[in-house]
Amino acid sequence: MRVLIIEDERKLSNIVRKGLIEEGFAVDQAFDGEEGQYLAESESYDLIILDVMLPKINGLDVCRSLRNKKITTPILILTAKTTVEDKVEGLNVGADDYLTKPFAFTELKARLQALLRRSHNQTQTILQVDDLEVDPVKHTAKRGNKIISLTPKEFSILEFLLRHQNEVVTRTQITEHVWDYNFDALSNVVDVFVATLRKKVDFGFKNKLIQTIHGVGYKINKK
Amino acid sequence: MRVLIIEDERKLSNIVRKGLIEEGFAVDQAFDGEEGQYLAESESYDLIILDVMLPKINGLDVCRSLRNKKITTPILILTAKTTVEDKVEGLNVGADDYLTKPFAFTELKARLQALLRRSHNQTQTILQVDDLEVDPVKHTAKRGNKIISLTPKEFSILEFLLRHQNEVVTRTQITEHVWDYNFDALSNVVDVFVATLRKKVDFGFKNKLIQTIHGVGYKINKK
DNA sequence: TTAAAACTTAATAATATCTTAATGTTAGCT
DNA sequence: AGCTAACATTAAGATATTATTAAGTTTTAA
Repeated sequence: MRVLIIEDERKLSNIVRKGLIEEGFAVDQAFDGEEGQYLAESESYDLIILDVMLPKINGLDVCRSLRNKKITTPILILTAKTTVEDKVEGLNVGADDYLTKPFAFTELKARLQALLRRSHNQTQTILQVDDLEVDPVKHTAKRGNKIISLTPKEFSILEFLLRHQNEVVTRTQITEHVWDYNFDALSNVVDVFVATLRKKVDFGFKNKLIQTIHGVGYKINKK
Repeated sequence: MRVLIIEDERKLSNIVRKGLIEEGFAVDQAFDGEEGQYLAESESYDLIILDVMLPKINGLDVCRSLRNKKITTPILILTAKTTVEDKVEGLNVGADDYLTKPFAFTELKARLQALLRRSHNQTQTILQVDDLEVDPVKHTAKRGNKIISLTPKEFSILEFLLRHQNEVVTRTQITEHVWDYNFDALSNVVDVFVATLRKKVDFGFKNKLIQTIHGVGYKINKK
C-alpha cells in the first residue's frame, strides 16, 4: 500500500513516515500544498494524509481540488484545530476522516486501516485465498499451518496480490503500489520477487496460487 | 504501560506521577478537564486516573464523554466525596473503579494493577515465555532460576514485548508505550535497549527469545 | 553536592534485503 | 518445428537496516 503524506512539519512527517514504513507502507512525502497536490494528481496512492495548515496551498483547498478532479483516494485530514466547525468543514470538503494533533501513532494507524478496509470494501482484516492467510496488521502470513516468513517487499507484493485476488495485476501496478516515488521502474525486480514468493508460498504445495498471465502480469486465486 | 493523570492539585498529581514512574509507567499529566479530555482522545493510554473536581470540565463529564466516544481505556476515578451516591454515579458514568482521597499509594497501585490485569484479560499476573518469567507487580524478572536485574526502561520494554508475545511490535509501538509523548521518535534508543536486554535475557542461553523482524520490529516468542 | 546509575546520542561494524544483470526456460506465434 | 519475446532463475554487488560500542548527558539517591 502506498501513502502520500502532505505535511510541512518535517519532523512530524518523518515520524509518521517511519511508523508507516514499519507497517509495510510505501511512503511519499510532500512539504507544501502545491507539491502535495501535484503528487496526488500524478501518482497513484492508496491513501493520503493531509495537513490543513500548509504553505502555498491550504490543505482544505488541496482536498477540494482533488475531489473536483474526481480523484477518490481516501484522505485523512490532520488538523491542530479542535472546534467542531473545523471538523465539519474538513469532511464537507471531501475528506474521509480527520485526526487532531497531537495524536498517537496507534490512533493514526487504526484510522488508516479502517479507511483502507472501507475503500476496498473489506470487512475483514485478514486476507485469504484457499489455505493462504495474510494479516497485514500483525504482519504474518501462513499457508495451512506452515508459517511463512517474508521480507518487507515480499510481504507488500503478496498483500497487493491478495487485495486484488482473482484479478490480473500488471507489473506496473505492482511497482506503483509497492515502491515509492524514487523508484526506477525499468527493471525485472517484480519478476525476481515473484520468484522468491513462489518459493515461499507455493513450493511444496500442489495447488499453485500465484499464476502468470503471459503478456499481462500476475494473478492470485483459488482456481 | 502508559498512564494519564487528570488532576488539578499539582502536588498530588506529581506524587502519583513519581510513584508510577518508579513502577515503570510512562506518565502524562493534565491539570484540568478540558486538557485531560483532549489528551485522552488523541493519545493512547493503558489507564486513566481521573479526579472528579476539576477546572473547566468536571471529571464525571470527561468520563461520560470518553465512553460516548467509544474510548474504552480503563478509568480509575479519584474523589474526595465518600457517600454511596457519588460512588454509584462514578461507576454509572463508565468508570472502572474509584478511590477516595486521601489514599495510600500502595492502594492506588494495587487497584491500577487489577484494572490492567482485567483489561488485558489476564488472570495471572506473571508474564512468561519459555523459561523467562516477568512479574509486573513485583517488578522482577528471571530466566530459569537466574534472576535478571533490569533498569526501569529495560523492564518496560520487556514487559511490553511479553504482553504482545508472538506478535511483531514495531519500534514506534514500543516508543509510544514506554516513553511519554514528548519523546523524539527518530532515534535508535529502542535498538540500544534491545541490545542490552538481549545481553541480560538471552546471553548464555541457546534458545534466543528476542527476535528481530527485519524492516518491521521485534518479537518475543517460544519459537 | 557529588557519585553512581540510567538514559540518549552518534559513530562504526555486521548483516539482511534489495537490485541488477546475465543466463536459462517457457509460451505463443508463423 | 523453429523463432522470438516474455518470463524464470540465479548469484553477485549495492544499499539499507540493525547491532554494538562508547562517550556524553541527565537523573537519581546518598
